[in-house]
Amino acid sequence: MQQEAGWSACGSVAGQPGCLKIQSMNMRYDFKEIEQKQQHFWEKEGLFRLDDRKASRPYYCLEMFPYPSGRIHMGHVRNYSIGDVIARFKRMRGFDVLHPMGWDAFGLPAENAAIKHGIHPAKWTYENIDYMRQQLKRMGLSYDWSRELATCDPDYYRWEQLFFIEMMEKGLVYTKKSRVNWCEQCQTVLANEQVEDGKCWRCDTDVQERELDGWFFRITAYAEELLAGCDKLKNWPEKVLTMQRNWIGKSTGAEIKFPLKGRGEALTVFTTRPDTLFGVTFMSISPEHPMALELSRGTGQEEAVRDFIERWEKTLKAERYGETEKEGIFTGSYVLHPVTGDEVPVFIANFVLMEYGTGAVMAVPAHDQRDFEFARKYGLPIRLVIAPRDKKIDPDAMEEAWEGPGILVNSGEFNGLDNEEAKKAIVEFLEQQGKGSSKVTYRLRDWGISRQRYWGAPIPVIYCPNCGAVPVRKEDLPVKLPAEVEFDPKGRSPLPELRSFYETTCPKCGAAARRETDTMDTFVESSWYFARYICRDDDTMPLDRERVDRWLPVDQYIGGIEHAILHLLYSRFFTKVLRDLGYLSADEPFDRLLTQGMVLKDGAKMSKSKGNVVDPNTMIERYGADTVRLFILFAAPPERDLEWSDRGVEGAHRFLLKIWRLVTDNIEALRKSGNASNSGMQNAASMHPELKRLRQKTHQTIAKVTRDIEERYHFNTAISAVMELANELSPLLKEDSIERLPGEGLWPVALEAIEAMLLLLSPMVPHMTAELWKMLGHSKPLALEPWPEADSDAASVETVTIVVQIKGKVRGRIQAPAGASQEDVEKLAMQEPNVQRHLEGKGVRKVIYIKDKILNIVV
RNA sequence: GCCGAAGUGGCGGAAUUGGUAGACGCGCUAGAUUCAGGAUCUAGUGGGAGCUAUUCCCGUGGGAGUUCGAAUCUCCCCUUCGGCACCA
Repeated sequence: MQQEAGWSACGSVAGQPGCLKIQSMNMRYDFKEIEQKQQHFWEKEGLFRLDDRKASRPYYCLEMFPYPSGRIHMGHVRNYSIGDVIARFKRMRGFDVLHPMGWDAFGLPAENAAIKHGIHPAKWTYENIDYMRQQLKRMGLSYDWSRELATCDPDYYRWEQLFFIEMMEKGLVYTKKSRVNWCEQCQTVLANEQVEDGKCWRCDTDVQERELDGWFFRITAYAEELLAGCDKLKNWPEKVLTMQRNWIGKSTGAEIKFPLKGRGEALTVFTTRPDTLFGVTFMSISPEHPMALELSRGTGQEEAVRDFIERWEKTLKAERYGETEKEGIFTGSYVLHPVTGDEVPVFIANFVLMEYGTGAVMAVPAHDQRDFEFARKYGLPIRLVIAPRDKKIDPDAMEEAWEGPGILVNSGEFNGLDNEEAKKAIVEFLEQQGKGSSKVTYRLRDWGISRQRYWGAPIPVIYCPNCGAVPVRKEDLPVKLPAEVEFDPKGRSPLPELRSFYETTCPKCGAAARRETDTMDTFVESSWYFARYICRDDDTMPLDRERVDRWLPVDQYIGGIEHAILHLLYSRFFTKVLRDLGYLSADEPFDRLLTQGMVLKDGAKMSKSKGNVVDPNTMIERYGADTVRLFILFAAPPERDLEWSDRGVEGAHRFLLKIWRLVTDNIEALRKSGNASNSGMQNAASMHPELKRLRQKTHQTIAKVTRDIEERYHFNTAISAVMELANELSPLLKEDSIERLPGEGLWPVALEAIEAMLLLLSPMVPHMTAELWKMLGHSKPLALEPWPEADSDAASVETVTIVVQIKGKVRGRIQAPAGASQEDVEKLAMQEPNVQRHLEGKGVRKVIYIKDKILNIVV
């Protein structure tokens, strides 16, 4: 299918940068052959297949599964390279690693492709999957492919439909008519989380509002738990947690009732500042407030209010909020202040949101900047009730609201209270009077999951004229998405026109009924796939609790920051729902989260429109998967953005060539030494100092790489440590060194260094290291070898360099035996001419000695 | 406006607990090899000064401070990126 052309580029174009396949004396580094051979071997042996039931040390390593858009991009390469290092490393550390891969296969692009090119979404999707699977395999990723899943498979979404029905039974799903975000381009509803700056997250179209019936997941029922859970996610980036906390947006305050003058009803407001109750001089309600128009009836303001609301409704959502000027109109009605009984005019104001709180706000212009601006514009009174402690405010001369703390004034019996205490006191007072109560509000809205599109999981509901919305019977699941459909060029879903699909009978009463033709938001599928991998082979139930509990939460989850809210919040919610439905025990889906940075080119995110896309295929073809993996891991630590550099890739390739030659050029001697086993290693005392130094470096490197991978995921420094070891080793294997150093002493030490390098690099550069490992005579595959242990004796040094400072400035370096006493070091330091010079004629006031590191003399 | 992350050579980045700033790589310079280019190997590579020495000064966005010692800690400021944002 796609992109076959241009695949056989390397080798043919002489002088092209990157054609670095250099003939070494003995063996060429033919990465293509090596990589294919190793991949074939891994697959044949089932090296990465996991029997989850037999695992004694479970470790679940997971990367966010891709949308099968057609081909992988560098972001995928980075994501999966990082994940693969962790998976391979943990495997070598003795863990039973679950490392699956699958496809987030429902979604709009498939449907749009169908409309544009006349290919069925299913065909388009599965062909893309086939191609991308082959691309991932070409990268040498250690997945257990037997667990592969695609969310558009009825065997997957049938379970989701089951969850939906069970959530309905629990009251966690409901339907309502509501004002929703509508994208005309995508012809569908968007969740709040999918609207960015009033625009569609996918296509950037201005979002409109529509009144529509839709299904909602009651995520707000878990708002408090989702928020509290953030504090327990110790291994998540602070950034992601902050974003989630902001999104949930908890605020604590009070609801207060203001009786409407001349009516029985009251207007209820939500406020976080009940302490400013006596400063209320007017009320502001949203233009969407159900009483907005009603309040103006018979007041003479009715027409003006109607005009205002109509004008407001025509404004696009994107333009409505932000830095627009505050505007409003008097409704003609008044409420009565719950304590003073004063008459307070009610205004409609363009900045009051219906979705938040009660859609009505008590306005305190002295202590809220928005109310202040509004009051100034419409000449409304400003009443100061919080007096700051350290300055005097003249209410008539105020230029902005005072939003800080202070002492209550003009507040009747509450005068003199600290404003924080007053919050409690006033709420208590209102509660006693039945005029208000404390209240917690969240910004989080329920998750609208209905989508008016075809390529998604059908919502398992039937509308009966007698019984209303009735869930499909569980034994009738799955509700399969029909394959034979005609696509509308504008993108409207074909399902509402497809009689064979929507015509059905009521599961309750048997009457003729209509099936729901909306499909579920694709984020529903990605909210639980990580659990399904665990029992992918079980077609009798969605989740086998015993198996799932063994593996969840995922030990390490890796993906892009762009999912900080959407996918990660939904998955957390779904995990809690599945727990409450009895499917699993975990409270949270992901224990550790690593959010990798973007891959940039020329300082910008790669995109077709900018023309700065680097295609993974081209790179893998030219340099090999090992090189591409190595570069992408070496160029930056994982959480940071990474600047793609063709030169850098060549550097990575050169390093691999160097390792290749280090082994193949000396293969005879190394093999011989390997056969002789450890007996060849001389004891430390008699070892040549250069060899002793190499051994030290080898073991120091093992320790450093282990720390860098295990504790910090800083693969860049891990790789540079191995490079240092290679730099130390390679001069010793030059002809003159080999002659100079005693051969029977050299080779065992060199072999030890080389084997350490291969083991340490193997999670990052799995193919070449495995090939060389075999070449050295090992019969066990490298991927199954245990991770090396650093020998701390071998790594320790006998002499150390101690920096001598005078008043904090470096004035000399001395060699001293490790662990030397301060006295001895001082004596040595005093012999240094440069140190003597700087001490001349000055009295020593103080000496600070940090063992084996620094001697600082203060004069 | 609020919240978060970051700012280190020509570039990507390192410095793990306050202890030699610039590891490693890229690039660059010189030399070796080569018909040449490429590749490879060797040496050098923060800036400046200089009695050329195991030398001195400056240097981690800017300014102050704590400390024997600060890229690292504290305060103020600047810049960049990301998120939220008329949330009452």
